[in-house]
Amino acid sequence: MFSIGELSKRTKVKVPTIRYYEEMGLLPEAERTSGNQRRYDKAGLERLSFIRHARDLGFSIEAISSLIELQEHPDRSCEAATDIATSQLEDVRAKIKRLKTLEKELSRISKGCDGEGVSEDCYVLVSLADHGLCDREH
Amino acid sequence: MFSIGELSKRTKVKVPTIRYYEEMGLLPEAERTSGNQRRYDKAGLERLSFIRHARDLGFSIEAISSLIELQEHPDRSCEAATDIATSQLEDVRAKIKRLKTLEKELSRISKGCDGEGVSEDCYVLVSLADHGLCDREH
DNA sequence: GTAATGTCTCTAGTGACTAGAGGTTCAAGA
DNA sequence: TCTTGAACCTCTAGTCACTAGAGACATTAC
Repeated sequence: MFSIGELSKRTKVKVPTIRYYEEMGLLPEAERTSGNQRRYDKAGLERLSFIRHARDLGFSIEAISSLIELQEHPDRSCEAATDIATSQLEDVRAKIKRLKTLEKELSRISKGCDGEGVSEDCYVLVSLADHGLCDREH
Repeated sequence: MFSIGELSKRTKVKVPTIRYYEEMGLLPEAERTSGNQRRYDKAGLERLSFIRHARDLGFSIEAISSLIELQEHPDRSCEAATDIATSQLEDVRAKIKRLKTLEKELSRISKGCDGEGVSEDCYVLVSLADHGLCDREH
C-alpha cells in the first residue's frame, strides 16, 4: 500500500489530478488510513496508468469512463470500445487536417513580413484585416 | 449604424460572443441607442472581422489584443506582430506533430480489434492498459 | 519530541465561449 | 396609435480538464 504522492511519482500524474479523477468517478474511492489519507495498491496503479495512457491519446474523461466500464465486464461485447477508439481517431485526423490548412495560411502570412517595417505596412496585420487576401478557406 | 444582431449576421460571430469580446477589451465599448442597445458602424464591422479571422487562425484573445494595439499605432515597428504570427505558426506545427504521433498509435490500436469479440480480449482495452505495447513514445 | 514534508478539504481560477433567466426595447403591421 | 413578437439587455452559472492556493491535520525521519 502506498500514498497518493507515491502513486503520483509512479504514474507521473499530479496529486490534485488523481483526486480529481476520483471525484469524477474514474478511480474508485481510495481506502484510507486512520488519519484519512488515501492508500493505493497495484490495482489502483494499473487503473491510473490506463487512464493516463488514454488521456495521453486524447480520449475524454467521458470516453475513458465508458472504456473502464467495459473493462470491468470482460464478458461484454467490445464494440463500444472499438467505436470510441475509431471516433477518437477520426477526431484526431480532422484536427490534423484543419491544422495543416492553418499552417499553410500562417506560413504564407508570416513570410509576407520580415518585421523590419512599420505596422501600417505589415503584411501580417493587413492580411488579418482582409480575409480576401487568403489563399483558401480556413 | 446597425444592431448587434446585424453585425452578428455579417461577421458570423454569435451575439453573446460579440458581447464577450467587448468585455475582454477586444472591441471598444459600443455606442448605445437611447434604449441602451448597442449600435455599430463600418469600423466596428472591420474590427470584428479582423478578430474573427485571427481566431479562425487560432490566435489567442491575448495575442489578438496585442495585434490590435499595433494596428492602432501605424507608425510603430511591426516586429511584435511578426513574432506573434511566427510563434503561432510554431504552435500549430508542434500540435500537428503531436497529433500525427497520436494518429499512428490510435490507428494501430484501432486496427487491432474488429469489435466483434468480447471486451476481455479487446486489443483496444489491452493496449490502453499496457503502455509497453505501444510502438513509440507519445 | 520536534521539524519537515506530505496530505486533507474547500474554493476559485484558467480560456473562450455557451446557456438560460428575467426583464426591456424596437420595428412592423392592424 | 396600439399591439405583438422578435431582438436586445444584464447577470449568473456551466463547459472541460485540470491548476493554484489557503489553512488545517498526518506521517516520517531524526
